[in-house]
Amino acid sequence: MKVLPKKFFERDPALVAKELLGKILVRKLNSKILAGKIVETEAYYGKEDPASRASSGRPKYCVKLLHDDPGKILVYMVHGNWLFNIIAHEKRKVGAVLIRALEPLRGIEEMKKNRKVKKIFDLTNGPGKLTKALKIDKRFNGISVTDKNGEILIVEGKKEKFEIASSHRIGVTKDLKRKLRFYVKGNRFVSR
DNA sequence: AGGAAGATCTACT
DNA sequence: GTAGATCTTCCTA
Repeated sequence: MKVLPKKFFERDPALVAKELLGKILVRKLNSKILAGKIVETEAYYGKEDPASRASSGRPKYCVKLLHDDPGKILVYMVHGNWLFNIIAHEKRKVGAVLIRALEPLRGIEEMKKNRKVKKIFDLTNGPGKLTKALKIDKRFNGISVTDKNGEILIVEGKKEKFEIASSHRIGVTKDLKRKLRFYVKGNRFVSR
């Protein structure tokens, strides 16, 4: 299992979001390992992006972390759900990638317990759901996913072919014109 | 104190 | 499929 290097995240958020599809998100929980394939992401920019947490009226730690080093985790609460982001941007720019959906691979029973649902398709097919399934919350703010010994990291997935589709972002009141949501076409774990 | 926020659950047309 | 209540911080007044 190869952990993604920090360099991976030092690029344009939209590019990182796209390439994150098919990668594996690993969550170490005590001795157990929960893992899922990333099947849906969204890119967010700095204050020029009205939906970004860098725009005014957002929690200040969000603003701070968005300017921070790529590869760090940003978690923040909205509508009673924790949303899991990874900082990603070119040098001296601002941005992040939101992980919207996973396809569960390991520790599925554990995820079911955390989510209290039976259907596997309801486990991680939404940003608020996957954080519950993986027990991710505010504590992880500022921790880097490129740290091998960390509790959360991202590794290379299998080499497989899949089609990437894009659309406008979901739930955003003021979106940009660009399509910044990316997902694996035909995958059942993609939300909606 | 008030309100808004990258959502989710439930209960229906 | 859509509609509404409810969700938990954090910002601004």
